[in-house]
Amino acid sequence: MVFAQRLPRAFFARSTLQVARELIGARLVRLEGENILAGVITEVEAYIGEEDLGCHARAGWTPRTQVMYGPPGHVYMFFSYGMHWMLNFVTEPEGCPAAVLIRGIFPCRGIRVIAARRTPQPRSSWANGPGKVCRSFNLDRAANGADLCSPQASLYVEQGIPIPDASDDCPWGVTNRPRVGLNKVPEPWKSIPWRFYVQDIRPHLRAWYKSFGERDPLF
DNA sequence: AGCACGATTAACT
DNA sequence: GTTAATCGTGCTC
Repeated sequence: MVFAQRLPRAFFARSTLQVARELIGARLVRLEGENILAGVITEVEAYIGEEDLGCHARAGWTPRTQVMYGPPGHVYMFFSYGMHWMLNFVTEPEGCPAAVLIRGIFPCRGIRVIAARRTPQPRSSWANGPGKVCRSFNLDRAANGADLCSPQASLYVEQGIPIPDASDDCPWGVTNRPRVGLNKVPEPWKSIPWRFYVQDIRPHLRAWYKSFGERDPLF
């Protein structure tokens, strides 16, 4: 049996790009009363500082962005398009407003609970979008400011397995591309490749589960 | 106090 | 490929 290691505050207190890249393959865990929900993080985006015109902190300190100015390892939630909540992890040392947006997860635990919250679709589509992540894990404004690194946290991240960069030899590795949905944001922010994702997590799943001493509930 | 718009999704054609 | 749904936020008046 292998013991999962919670990612400590020092993990989040680093360069946002490094944190974002290393979050791919980590396990997001949500304790919901009797339910334990978890999944592999498969897609993220980095938003870094007031100079990044794609980042909400471009507006400076406001009631909305205050969490990003606080200590790393906390949750920044925001509301988008009038209907979707977005989950972010605060990064960098306190005072530097930056965060990683969690854009995709492959559900691995609490499958039945998550499936019930989603329309009938393949499992790979349950949480393959930032709004879907929050629907699946039942996250909204109540999670804003939560501490991922507190011992009592009901939402936290565990170390998974390292996933290599994509290459000709490894098409299922991690790719970095421009962030999604920043159509009106000026360059270079619009095209800077701060989105990280794996096209398909399934080739990694066996090793991923093994690192936790677990098996996929559906296989 | 009012307004335009968005780090999106699902259900269409 | 197109579009409606829907409301918090930041900016302007």
